[in-house]
Amino acid sequence: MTYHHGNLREALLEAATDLLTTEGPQNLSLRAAARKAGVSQSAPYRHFSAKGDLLSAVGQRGFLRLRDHLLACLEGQPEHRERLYRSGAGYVEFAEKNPHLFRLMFGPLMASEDEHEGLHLHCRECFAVLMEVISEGQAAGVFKSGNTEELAKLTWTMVHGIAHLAIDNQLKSEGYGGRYEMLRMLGRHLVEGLAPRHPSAD
Amino acid sequence: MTYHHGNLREALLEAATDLLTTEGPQNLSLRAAARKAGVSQSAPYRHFSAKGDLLSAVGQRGFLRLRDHLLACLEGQPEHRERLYRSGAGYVEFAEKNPHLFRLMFGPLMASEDEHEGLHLHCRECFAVLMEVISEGQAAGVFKSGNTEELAKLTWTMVHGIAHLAIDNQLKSEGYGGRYEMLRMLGRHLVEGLAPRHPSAD
DNA sequence: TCATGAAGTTGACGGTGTCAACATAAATCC
DNA sequence: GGATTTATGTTGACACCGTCAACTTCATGA
Repeated sequence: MTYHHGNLREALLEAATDLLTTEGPQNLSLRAAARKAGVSQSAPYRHFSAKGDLLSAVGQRGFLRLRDHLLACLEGQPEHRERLYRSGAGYVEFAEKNPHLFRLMFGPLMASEDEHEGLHLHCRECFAVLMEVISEGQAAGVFKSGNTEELAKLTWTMVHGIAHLAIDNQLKSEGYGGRYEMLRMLGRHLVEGLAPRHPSAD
Repeated sequence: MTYHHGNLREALLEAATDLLTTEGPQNLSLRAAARKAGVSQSAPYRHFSAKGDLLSAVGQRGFLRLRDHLLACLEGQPEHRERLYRSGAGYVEFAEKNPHLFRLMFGPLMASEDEHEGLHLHCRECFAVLMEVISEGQAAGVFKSGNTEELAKLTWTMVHGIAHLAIDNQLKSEGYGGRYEMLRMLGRHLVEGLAPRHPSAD
């Protein structure tokens, strides 16, 4: 091996993401990531100013993946109500498949306002997907008109709540898949709420 | 000072809670809590089997406080829709006033199913408050009848989503207090959704 | 009175984030 | 092309952390 790794930043991000999903956040250490990348303990500092920087970068990658997943869920689906439902389901699905990553993305890093600004930016790119779904639905007259951002945020909070409670194992009710039952129910409520005043026959 | 502290468990819980709210979770260490309680580094192990145990206990206390806060918000308010709104607002308010604690309560500790079972129990006690608000409203005919638990969970996910996004600084929209505007909007949607089929004049 | 057990201490272990000092490779300039 | 500079790794150290084994103190009750 050469003295210089050549692509250490990427390798560290991958190692950290891997450690996060397999070992959990408790065992995700800078040193472990460095070991996994086959590099010394302080090499990461050439690419990240602190551990939080690495974590933030991992989170940003998470948002990219989330956005891609959402877009994939929408692909080939023209019906607006269905698009809204699918983006919500995709969101929850992502959280359930990557609970540690999801918690990192919306974790304490987010709270520190100015630091880790990149996280907020990438987060908004995911939000933008939802915004567009709703905006298109409004344009088509399927969703009621009005402040698109507000409607999108309303939807977001609901879906986000489901996702969060789902990964906290707080949603399994009587037995049959609580979260998706939940989602469908919420979908009904939401779509009713989003429908224009004189709803077309369903 | 006596050799025996006398009330160390409580002192540690208080110290840990204090450190959590003032210094954040990053700087909340077992040793720091022990120092703050004026006791040696390994004294905590006489009362908690591991750090996670302390954190879990702190979280459980958090749920107790949340429940008390919710009940206080409801006090003296007989109108059912208003009760629902207030419990939601109280929930968000609690999260905003204690963001670190809130994240701890619903954090990775929750994810580990069987361990920290106490957390889930105390969590359900908070949920029970919401359940009762809705159940009473149903009995009075203000909310539509049906599976109370499902309706309560629906409400919970919405409020939880708002709370979480609020402490992630993700909800401030155009300028005027995003989260409460949000809550009021959500309240409208929700109450509309919860109303019986033939709503009484408002 | 004195054994016993609960509660707290000391000292140690390996792990961690971070930094200063050093080493190496690659890129740039004469 | 050779010298210098700059980016990228390494080593060693520091203080802190969670945890444990071994020890000490003190209250209790037979």
